[in-house]
Amino acid sequence: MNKTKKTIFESAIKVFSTYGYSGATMDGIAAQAGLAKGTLYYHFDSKEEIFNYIIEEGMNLIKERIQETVDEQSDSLSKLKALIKVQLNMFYEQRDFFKVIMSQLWGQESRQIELREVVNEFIKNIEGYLERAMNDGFIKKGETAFMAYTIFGSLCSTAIYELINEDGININDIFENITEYILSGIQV
Amino acid sequence: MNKTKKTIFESAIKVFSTYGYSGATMDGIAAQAGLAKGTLYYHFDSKEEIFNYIIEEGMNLIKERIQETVDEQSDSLSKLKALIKVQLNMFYEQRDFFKVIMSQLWGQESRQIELREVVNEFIKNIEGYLERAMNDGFIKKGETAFMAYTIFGSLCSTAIYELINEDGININDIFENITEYILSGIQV
Amino acid sequence: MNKTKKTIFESAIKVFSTYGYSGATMDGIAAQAGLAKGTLYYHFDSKEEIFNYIIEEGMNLIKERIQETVDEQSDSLSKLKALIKVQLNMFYEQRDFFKVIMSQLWGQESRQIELREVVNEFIKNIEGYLERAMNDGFIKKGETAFMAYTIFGSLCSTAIYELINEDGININDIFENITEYILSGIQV
Amino acid sequence: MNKTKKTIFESAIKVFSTYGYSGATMDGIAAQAGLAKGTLYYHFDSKEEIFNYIIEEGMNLIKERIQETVDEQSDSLSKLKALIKVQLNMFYEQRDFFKVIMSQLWGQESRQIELREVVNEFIKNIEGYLERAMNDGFIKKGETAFMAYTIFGSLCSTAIYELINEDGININDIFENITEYILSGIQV
DNA sequence: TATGAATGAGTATTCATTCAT
DNA sequence: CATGAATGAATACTCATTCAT
Repeated sequence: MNKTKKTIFESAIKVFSTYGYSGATMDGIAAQAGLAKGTLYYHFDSKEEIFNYIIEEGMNLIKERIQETVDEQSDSLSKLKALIKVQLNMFYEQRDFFKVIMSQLWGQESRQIELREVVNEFIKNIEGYLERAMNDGFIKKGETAFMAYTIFGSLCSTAIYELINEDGININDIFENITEYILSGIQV
Repeated sequence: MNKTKKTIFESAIKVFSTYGYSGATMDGIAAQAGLAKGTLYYHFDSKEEIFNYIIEEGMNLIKERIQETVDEQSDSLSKLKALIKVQLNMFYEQRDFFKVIMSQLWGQESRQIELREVVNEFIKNIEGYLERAMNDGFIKKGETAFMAYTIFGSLCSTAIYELINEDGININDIFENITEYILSGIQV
Repeated sequence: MNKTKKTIFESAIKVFSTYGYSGATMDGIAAQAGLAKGTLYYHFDSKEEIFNYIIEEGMNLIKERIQETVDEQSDSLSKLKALIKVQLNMFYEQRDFFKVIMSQLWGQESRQIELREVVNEFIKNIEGYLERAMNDGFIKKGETAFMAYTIFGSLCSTAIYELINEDGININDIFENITEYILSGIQV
Repeated sequence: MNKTKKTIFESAIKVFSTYGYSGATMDGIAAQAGLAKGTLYYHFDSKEEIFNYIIEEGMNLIKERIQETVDEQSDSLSKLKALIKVQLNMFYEQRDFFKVIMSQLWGQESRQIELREVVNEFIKNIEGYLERAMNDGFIKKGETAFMAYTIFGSLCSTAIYELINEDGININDIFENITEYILSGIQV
């Protein structure tokens, strides 16, 4: 990813996260990047291609970092806990990127259907760790799929919490609590 | 809400949920409603006003139904369980409406900032039930705000699960599992 | 002219004078008249027909009043002076009507070309009085047509003066001066 | 003013003078200019901005030319006569521009109120020359404001004369007569 | 006579995309 | 590599007109 392309990558995330895909304009992305509109088209064929590039590169960055962190752990429960934590961390660091994903997850346009497939694979990866932890007896027998979605859902709740309570939040506090609720629930 | 306005209400939810706010067109909403475009503007001043109307009316319908169901329960834990269940039910029934909310929750446009305020109030209501259950010793001492967001996050995970695995899902199964994970967590 | 039609007549003058012909809306005229839009179409076939009705009726009212006043005078110079004065008076009283005429005098649409014909006839009438005064030796030999337009031009200058200096004008003062300048010029 | 902007300037004057401000369409202006509609919006933010640009630039062109000509004269009466003449000439040359002004002078929309301010300043400039000529004893003692409006009114009468009698007019003839009537009146 | 909901052609404006430089 | 002027299809919105009541 060369310098200009990286500038576009970051600017596009900013603009897509602020206005959504349809609400974002090539003019807006160019302005945010401090580039002429024509330059966007020198590096990308279309708005859709910029979007796809963002999703692909953004997910790769996050997946790599998650993988690295999880690999540092040895047993399957530690891996799972590390996964939950680093995932929350990554998406918090890449808040704008996560907002792009969340806003584009819901429609029926091809871009959105493809995005859901990407997210599905991401969740399937979580599920893998859950299965190993289940086999090792660390977590309850049950539908790992639901559990995986619960973990992914915790990303959503964290993101929405952060979005609504923009000021004065302690992100580590949130991480601790969310992890606790996922693992042990809220009931006494 | 008169007949025509109701038709527009329902059609707009359908179209907004399929294309998002910016991606939705007044032509599209009119076609879905089987009305002329001018008729939309006879009943609403703008696209934005249709959106606001949908959010307000849609949330009211859901809040009323949740209230009724919760009121049928006597103790605070039962109320909380009923809340989680009916909430999942309502948003599942009103899937398209929920998609509109979820897709519009993330940006910085005034419409979206206002929507977050609406959602915030909705979550504050959940928090109220959690506080009573906590005082009655049914749930762990802790930050009720985080718990409330966790419960709201379960709506997201359910919705995403349903969206990605469109075919062959058993919604009651999901409800049972999600409720269980919220209350008791996934760990043994 | 029955009551409703008169209400529409007056409201339309008000609205046309404020927004011009194209800028005026049937909604606006109806609102000004305190009537439903459909009622306008009960009395008139179209917006254009309202406009034509206004011009015709409005000009007739003014022409009648001018005629009456001029007829009271005996010699041709007195008639001419009376004409100038009553004309200024009438158009001042019917300011909004005059604004409609002035704003619609300039384009190439059929409505405007027809309006110019109406104004032309009005000016031709002035010219008639000028010719008689010229034959009686009261005014200079020369092109009565130009003189007639000069007199009509004084209506414009008065109207523009009144429009720009809305507050604190003494209309009789203006009348005296304008009449003097038409007859004797500004030079010593 | 670059080439494209000048093309738009001239085309817009043509179209506004033919249909008025509200009656003019961006499509029409674009067609007249031989440009795509988008090009208009590349150079101007809105129809209103094109209008404002026309008024400002058009008045500047005319004011400059008037100034140059008046400056060539030495005494205040010659300056006044030159003013009347060059003014008639300029507005005759820029007939379409003058029609735009005249048609937009009458309403209560902000564009029109601002236009009246522009015209007011133009007339104030005429008044300045009248005051000097009055102080030098060339013209009657009296309200220079009324006189200035009378001179401006002569532009209107000339324009209307030219508009109604489109064929076979001798513009120099008109100029001579109008100037004579302004200075010496029509009376013997 | 009067109404006002419904219509759809028309209009201002937007914006992804192209292309000559 | 980068630009920005130009494009035109698409879109939000307007408004004269119709019509059932």
